[in-house]
Amino acid sequence: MKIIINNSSMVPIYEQIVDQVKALIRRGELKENDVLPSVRTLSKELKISALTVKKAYDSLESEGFAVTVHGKGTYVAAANQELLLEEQKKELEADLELAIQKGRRYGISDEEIKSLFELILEG
Amino acid sequence: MKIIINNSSMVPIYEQIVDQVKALIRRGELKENDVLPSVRTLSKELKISALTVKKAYDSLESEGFAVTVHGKGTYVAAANQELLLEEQKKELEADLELAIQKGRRYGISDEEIKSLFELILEG
Amino acid sequence: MKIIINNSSMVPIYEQIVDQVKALIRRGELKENDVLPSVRTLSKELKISALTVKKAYDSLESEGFAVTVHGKGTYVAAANQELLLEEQKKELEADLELAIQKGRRYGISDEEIKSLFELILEG
Amino acid sequence: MKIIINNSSMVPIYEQIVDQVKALIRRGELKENDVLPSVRTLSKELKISALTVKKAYDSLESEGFAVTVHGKGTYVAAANQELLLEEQKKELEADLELAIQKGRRYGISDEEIKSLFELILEG
DNA sequence: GTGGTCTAGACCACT
DNA sequence: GTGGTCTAGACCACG
Repeated sequence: MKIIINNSSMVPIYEQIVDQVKALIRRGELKENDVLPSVRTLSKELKISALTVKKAYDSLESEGFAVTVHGKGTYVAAANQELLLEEQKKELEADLELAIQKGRRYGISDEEIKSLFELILEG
Repeated sequence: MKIIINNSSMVPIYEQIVDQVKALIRRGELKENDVLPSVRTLSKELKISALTVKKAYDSLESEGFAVTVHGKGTYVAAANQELLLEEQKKELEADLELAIQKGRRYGISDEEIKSLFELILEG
Repeated sequence: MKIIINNSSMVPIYEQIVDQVKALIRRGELKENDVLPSVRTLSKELKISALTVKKAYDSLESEGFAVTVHGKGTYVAAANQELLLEEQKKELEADLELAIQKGRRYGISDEEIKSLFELILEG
Repeated sequence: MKIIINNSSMVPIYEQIVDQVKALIRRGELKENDVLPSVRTLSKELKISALTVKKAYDSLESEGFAVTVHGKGTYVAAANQELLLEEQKKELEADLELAIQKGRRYGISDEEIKSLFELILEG
């Protein structure tokens, strides 16, 4: 499983894992009942703490994207693509909202924020 | 001085103060040599700890936007407004770009991202 | 790590820590990527508040002598010896300037101050 | 009475007054039983708080260089001028020695320290 | 375990 | 009155 960790990123490691597993599921590279790498295997592969991988898997499970079976492993749950899409949209929404709030705190007008956004989107 | 604190935000209170003071300076509502509210006054006004306000003022001072005189108060320093605006825009730009990239990784179309953005901006 | 705190000194505790860590780095007793004691550990060792240690580490970080990684610890930054030397020269400069100003306030002539200085330097 | 206040100096204002009054006494510009300006007069002249002048006079009195008579004013006390000069020189000497020692601890050569000193003295 | 933020209040120095 | 420092402890996020 191709997971790339960016240690210098501001994004927490466990969140990077969660995001990328979700992306793999949504792109069909991980399907229902596929087995995720064991916590220990992935932690060694990524050279991070097993606790961090565990936290990522817990997060995936609590969101309904994975199911852990004691003594067996963690499996990809029934792919609810609609759920996943909604979840991803909400995430994007939150990011955009944070950015907009910051711009407003900086005293930048909504018009300026919008034109900046469009510039980036088109660029 | 109008400072609005959002306690449920993930952004630290002291950073919210820093951001908003910078915005006030940039918009010309705070000018060189103006006195900022005393640490105690602002802390009572915002119903937060004096130390939190102090931390914000320390940050402003270390970035060159304020000057503190012992026993007298904290004053707005001569500021390079253009530089300030550029820095803030770059920060906002980076945030927006990260959000857009995440949306695209999730397979959300640019049109959808844009309409989501506009919804938030107007809402 | 040998840090000695003088509680009766006029120099703030956090500044004493900053100064001594810088000295350790410059003397090579602390090298790049070395881990500084955790905030809690050092605070217990020195019998001071954790916040005071934190303030010292924040200061070191803002000056570029340390890098903090959330959940992991605080590390000695890439040894920028030039930066350190400059910083130390500025400190010395400030001390000398204060002494000269005091001499002048005392009505001692620049010539006398200079000869006094040379006497001490040679002695 | 010529007193010059440097607001941007790190030295407290009351200490600047104390130092300069001592210098005036030592140079004979202020003699035994001369009257010092009233607290209110000097505070207006220097555009500082009367409390600050009061603190300076209190300090001079506690060191034996002035005597305050209720309802009359503050007078210059009988002073041992030679002793005063010696004390002041020793104080300056101690400050210079501390600065030099710090420079040497930092590995700065005596030549560099000396040229730094002369630069400040001339500047 | 680590650091990050915040509180409520204390004491001190300077004006 | 002002800022400067420090405490003892809380709660959270990250590994």
